Amino acid sequence: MSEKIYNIAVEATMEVIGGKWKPIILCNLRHGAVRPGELRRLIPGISQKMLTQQLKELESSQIVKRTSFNEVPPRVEYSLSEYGESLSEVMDSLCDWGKLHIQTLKNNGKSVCLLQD
Amino acid sequence: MSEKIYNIAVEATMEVIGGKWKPIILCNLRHGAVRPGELRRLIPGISQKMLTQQLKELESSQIVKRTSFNEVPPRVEYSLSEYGESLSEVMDSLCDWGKLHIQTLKNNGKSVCLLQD
DNA sequence: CGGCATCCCTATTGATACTG
DNA sequence: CAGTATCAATAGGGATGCCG
Repeated sequence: MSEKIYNIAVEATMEVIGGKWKPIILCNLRHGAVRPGELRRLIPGISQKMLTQQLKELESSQIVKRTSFNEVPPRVEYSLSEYGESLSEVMDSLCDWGKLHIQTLKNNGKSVCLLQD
Repeated sequence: MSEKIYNIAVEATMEVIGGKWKPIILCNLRHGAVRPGELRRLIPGISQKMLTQQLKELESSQIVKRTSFNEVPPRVEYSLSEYGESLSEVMDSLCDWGKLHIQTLKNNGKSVCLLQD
């Protein structure tokens, strides 16, 4: 089997949390387990397909944990794994800088708006 | 003109530093100004077009500064702007977690290799 | 409700060749 | 050396319908 080669460490990070939806999903899981339906409401614009797909990828990276309850109607919850918790500093800094950046844009007269947080 | 709406702060961050190449470029600019040719050597796999394009986007986000010297042959340097320096904690945490992740993969018997750092 | 499969489209990317 | 233009290939993503 061929060896996976990273030229620089940040590549490995982006491979796991990169992409359009993963950082947003991870932010929304930081305060506890959430059901898929709830995630769809929390993340305007995401489709069923993308949500499921991205969650599966995060699950296979061991970042996210899927819990299925045998109930009717079926219930599923997603939450950060213990390993996923190791990303909290990363997510914090990403969120913090985002807030700084939005403020900077406003100070420069840009018309910007932040709904959550 | 329409207002830009972010649902969550991390979206604003990813809009600026997201994508396949931007985090790698920014990492390589953290220790001072670098010429485009040097960047191409530091970033295996990137094309001329992608490098120029991503640098222009980072420049228009005020993250990166372009300096042109009137010499023959022409010389250009890219470096982090003062505003770009505000990303250093973000980049640090991204790099640090990448190293942790690569080590974790190794500990799990995966065949992984990190060239730089 | 949560997940999967299919079709389809467009935005991103890469290869190549060319200009100042 | 730095940057541009063009075209072709691809991956990412949306809409829909079906299944447990």
